[in-house]
Amino acid sequence: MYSTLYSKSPIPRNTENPLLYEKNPSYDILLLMKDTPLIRQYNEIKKQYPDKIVLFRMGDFYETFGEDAKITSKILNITLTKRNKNEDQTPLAGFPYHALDQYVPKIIESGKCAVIVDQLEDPAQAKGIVRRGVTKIITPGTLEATDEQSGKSRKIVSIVEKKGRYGICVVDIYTGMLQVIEITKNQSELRNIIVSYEPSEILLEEEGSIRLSENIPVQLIDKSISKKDKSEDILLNHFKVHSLHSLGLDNEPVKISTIALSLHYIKETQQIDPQHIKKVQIVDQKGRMILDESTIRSLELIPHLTVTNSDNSLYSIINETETSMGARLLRSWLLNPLTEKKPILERQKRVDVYYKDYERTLETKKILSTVNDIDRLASKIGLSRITPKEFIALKDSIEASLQIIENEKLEESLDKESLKEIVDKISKTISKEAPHLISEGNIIADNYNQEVDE
DNA sequence: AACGATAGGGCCATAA
DNA sequence: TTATGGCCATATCGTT
Repeated sequence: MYSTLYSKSPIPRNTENPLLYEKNPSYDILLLMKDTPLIRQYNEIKKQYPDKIVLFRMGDFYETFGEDAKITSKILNITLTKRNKNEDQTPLAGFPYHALDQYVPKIIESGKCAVIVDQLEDPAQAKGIVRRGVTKIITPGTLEATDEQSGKSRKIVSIVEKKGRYGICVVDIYTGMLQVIEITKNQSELRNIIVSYEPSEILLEEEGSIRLSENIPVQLIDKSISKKDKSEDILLNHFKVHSLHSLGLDNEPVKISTIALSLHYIKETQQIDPQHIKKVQIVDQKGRMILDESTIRSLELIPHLTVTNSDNSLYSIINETETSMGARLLRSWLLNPLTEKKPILERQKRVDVYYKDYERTLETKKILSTVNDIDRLASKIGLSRITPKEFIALKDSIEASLQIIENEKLEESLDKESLKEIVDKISKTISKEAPHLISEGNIIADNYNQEVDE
């Protein structure tokens, strides 16, 4: 079985598309020539990802071989070597596993994607060589942002063209947000929407008709995924519903295809079912303005990369947000201004309350400053990548949010009771001083389980 | 501050 | 035939 993340056609593929993120080198220089059990295992995986860097876990090291080794040694500035002093051995470059997080972003920055291959069984019990497999694929849109600045999150945008219409699906895998938009076929409007979302990565159907000229990485997805039956299956399965009606997606083939593309890609790259993506937000064009790129630029709404460090954008000037959730919200409010009177007045009314009562503003800010990125922490549960310490941070953040809701007497359509339940459950289960690493122990709270206490 | 052992896989050469 | 020791990327720790 081939991965559906790249073309099965002879490589290099789709050369007339100038946007192609990576050009595939040809097969023969990719696969390693020697024939040992390990090389066979490696080639089996490598041939599925000819255009990506395969980081192959060998004991305490992630190693790259062959062409990959030549590339990584350059972009990571590490030594290119060979297994033995023997001439004519396969090139090798590697780093210890604990340094993964510092090298992967460099790979992404250089325009490559990284395929993480881990050991899948206990080496002690393995007969022959240990079983290995892909556990994660890191791409521009799935890299966990290290720089939290300006509330910018990494978004993946997929685009499908069908029957003279464009479907656009925007996903942020670290907050679990999924939005879908459908417009009539219009290149410049498509462009404006893409730019306004600032995607880190764009997904297109393989052999599709869409041509873009933005300087944004593109991944081509197997065209079978966006076919009618397949895409409907993907949605029904993912959202665990019996009909598309309950998602508000009756008779919406364009939206469905686009969403399927995104869900499929996330599943493939994360090697996990993205359960934290729970709902589809259908964004209609009414009620919000789509600003084009030059407007955003000339109004200086948000900071953009310039040679100078001057940043006089509206966002930077009015940004008094305390949390990254707030920063994200402010950013999206600026980029997609309201157009209808009623919601505008409601928003102003709320701002006015804080404007007139500064004491109250300070108090709320103080509480908010203790709140972590709840969206992101919650998503980490969905991705099975939360640490004990983060559980505690999540609990504290929810508690603080409940405090604010109480203070402000906000009558949001929030289920406060179940939130309190979650807080209660976490504090009963996980110890207050829970460490970052599971291996450090001291995770389970006292009095939760007698056997563990002892 | 500079060095050295160490980490854990698999391959290969050499020895028993 | 099987057992053993050297090798090989870098970060981190412990010792001078």
